[in-house]
Amino acid sequence: MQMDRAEGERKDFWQLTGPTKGKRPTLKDVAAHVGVHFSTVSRALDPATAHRITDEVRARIQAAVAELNYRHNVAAATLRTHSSKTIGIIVPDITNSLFGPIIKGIDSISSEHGYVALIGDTDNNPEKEEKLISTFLARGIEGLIVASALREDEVVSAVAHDGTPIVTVNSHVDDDSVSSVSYNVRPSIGALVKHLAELGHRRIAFISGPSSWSTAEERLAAYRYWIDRVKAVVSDDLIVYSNEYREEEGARCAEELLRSGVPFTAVMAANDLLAFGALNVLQRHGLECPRDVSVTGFNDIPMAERWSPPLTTVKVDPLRAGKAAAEILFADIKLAPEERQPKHVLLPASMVVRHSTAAPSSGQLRGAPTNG
Amino acid sequence: MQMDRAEGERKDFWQLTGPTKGKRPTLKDVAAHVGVHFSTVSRALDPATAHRITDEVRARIQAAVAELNYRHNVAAATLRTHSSKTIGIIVPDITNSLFGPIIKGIDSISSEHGYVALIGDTDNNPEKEEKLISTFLARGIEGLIVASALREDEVVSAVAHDGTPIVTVNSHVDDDSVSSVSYNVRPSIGALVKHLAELGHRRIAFISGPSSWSTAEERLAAYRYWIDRVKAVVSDDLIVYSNEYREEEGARCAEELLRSGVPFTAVMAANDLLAFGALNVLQRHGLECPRDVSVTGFNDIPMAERWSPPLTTVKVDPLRAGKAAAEILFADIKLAPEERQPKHVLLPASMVVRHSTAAPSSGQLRGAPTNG
DNA sequence: ATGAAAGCGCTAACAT
DNA sequence: ATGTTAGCGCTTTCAT
Repeated sequence: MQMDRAEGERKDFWQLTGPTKGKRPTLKDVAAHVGVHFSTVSRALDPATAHRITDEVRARIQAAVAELNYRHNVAAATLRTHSSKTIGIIVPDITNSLFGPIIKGIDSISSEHGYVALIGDTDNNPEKEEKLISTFLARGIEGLIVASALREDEVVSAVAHDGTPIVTVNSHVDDDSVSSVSYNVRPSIGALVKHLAELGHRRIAFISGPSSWSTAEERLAAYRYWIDRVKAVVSDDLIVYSNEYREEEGARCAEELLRSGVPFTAVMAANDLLAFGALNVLQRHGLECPRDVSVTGFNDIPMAERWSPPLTTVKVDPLRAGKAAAEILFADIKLAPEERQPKHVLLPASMVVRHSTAAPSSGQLRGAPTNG
Repeated sequence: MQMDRAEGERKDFWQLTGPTKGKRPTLKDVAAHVGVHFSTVSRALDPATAHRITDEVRARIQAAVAELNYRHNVAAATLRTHSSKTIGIIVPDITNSLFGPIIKGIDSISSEHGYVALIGDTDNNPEKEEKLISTFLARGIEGLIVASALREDEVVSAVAHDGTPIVTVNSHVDDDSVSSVSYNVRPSIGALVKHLAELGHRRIAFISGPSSWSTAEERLAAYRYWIDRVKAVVSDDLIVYSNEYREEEGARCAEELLRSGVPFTAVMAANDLLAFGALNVLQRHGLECPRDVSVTGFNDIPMAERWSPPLTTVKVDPLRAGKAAAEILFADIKLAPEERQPKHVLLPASMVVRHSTAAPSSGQLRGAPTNG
């Protein structure tokens, strides 16, 4: 009987008592049970080396594994191999319907690779992001996907330069050594602007996101580009900045627009939530959409088509974005650090016209001061 | 200079070359840098033991940590302490707007406890659930929250009996030794039934979920209970079973109901998605809601209030459910296995009446065969 | 085909 | 207050 000497001489503080009692079985336990050396068990259990073990021995090992309910201890393997088989996912707000599909996309790819994912929600707070990244790194994640990146995100850049594969999704940092997958916004915003212009709109307001967000910056830039192209009215007075992509902020911005007195016949919002909030305020002020104002959004979240009126917006495919990000990540994980190249994929985004846009009511401009 | 003997004698297969080059610094590295023993560094870095180290030494250690960019190796600590500081979360479909808030609730509590969470999506597939649980366990999770549990979920029961704290959320298993947090459905379904009955409905159909799901079973049971109480028509012909909580299934079930020819003036669906699908089909068949049929849902997902007509349903608080589940879990994690007691919390759920319910159009019953 | 042994990076009991 | 030491459970060379 080749019982291991290390066994049975101590009671662990966390286990009840006695040898191998109340404790998870280890390789040694199954080895003892089968009567082989524990390294043999290790080999038999690793698909890459299993062929080197006699069928008969392997069968007995598998039986013992089942009987003892043995489970691989990944922490120990990680310590030994420096491979944790886990990645990290960080989102700004998991409650936002945009991120569910992104996570699902990532999850589907990473489970194909035998990886699991740690999840973290930053609540749109850069400090939480930093803390999450730091704990994730301590856990030995082999790669990181960040959906909450700011344009200047030092932590994200630091991780990239530290050699941990990282890709931003649905956003990107200015530092283009960090891989990213986002959407091709210029043409889609262009479609929106041209659609509005063809309808006859010349004074098109824009509710932007915070300029520190890449999505906000690029959507605004695209707006500016196309407004000029289309010979509509270019004016900073038509642009107002929200602090977050939330309905409340959309409402606040719409109020601000109305209060400022700038005339406008349409408002483009940097995302759907902002558009919903704006729509509410506009309606509350007696402006009917699309008769009196046209409104557009971005993302085409499920609610957009159910809103009243159904929202003209830009459709995006977050599931696919999540998959694309994960694919880039795993390609990098498999590569030696020095052969990794930053990649930037731009997924298509396409306008979907619904009922929140129409020709402006003959010549009449909105936006006379309503109070103050 | 007290360089450690173990250092500098080998090149790791995974690092580029030379001693301490290209490799993450360890406690030994910072110890060498400061000129103390690595166990001193360990103590200085652990808040629980940091007070035993001289301020001056601790300061130098912290400086070295920053300079070398040292990071705690949780895998090593886990191996040593048997505490991974991670939990697992398993959801049936992260794309469903119900689960974002649940995850956020869990995440908020677990980060308070210094824990991080692994996430897994089962796609409503019990085999995937089993696989996920198994990989999570191998990763040494200290607790598990499952939102995808079936009523008879052997794997979930097995985990519970194996001693890993586990709680089901938004669902529960029949085995009541597994802690759960779900909603108090009986009164809320009661409110719906009474509301419909007061409106004058006597033939109320029910679109159920699969009977293997606890949510489906308890909502159907509540429906049966109250239908009888309220002296409405009790008949199995009024009940139809979906295979999943999806719009398509709601549509299919509504078709089935219409095709069967049973008269009904209202349909209660086991959840909002089912209700939406049913609503669409009913409308497509020329039935106007609420004039010709009343429809109700369950969950009050964000879209419910935007649907046309806005849906009468039952409001539930998934964020709170997530928090409650996590609180139970962490209480258990802190307890010795033998003092853990299963807990079952029922969160309030309340009817919200919107515009999909009204009095039935005078005496006329729906549901004459429409085809086949 | 299998056994022996070393060591991944850490914590904690035990010295001093 | 700090140093010494012994593993945690595993993978992987090196023997046999």
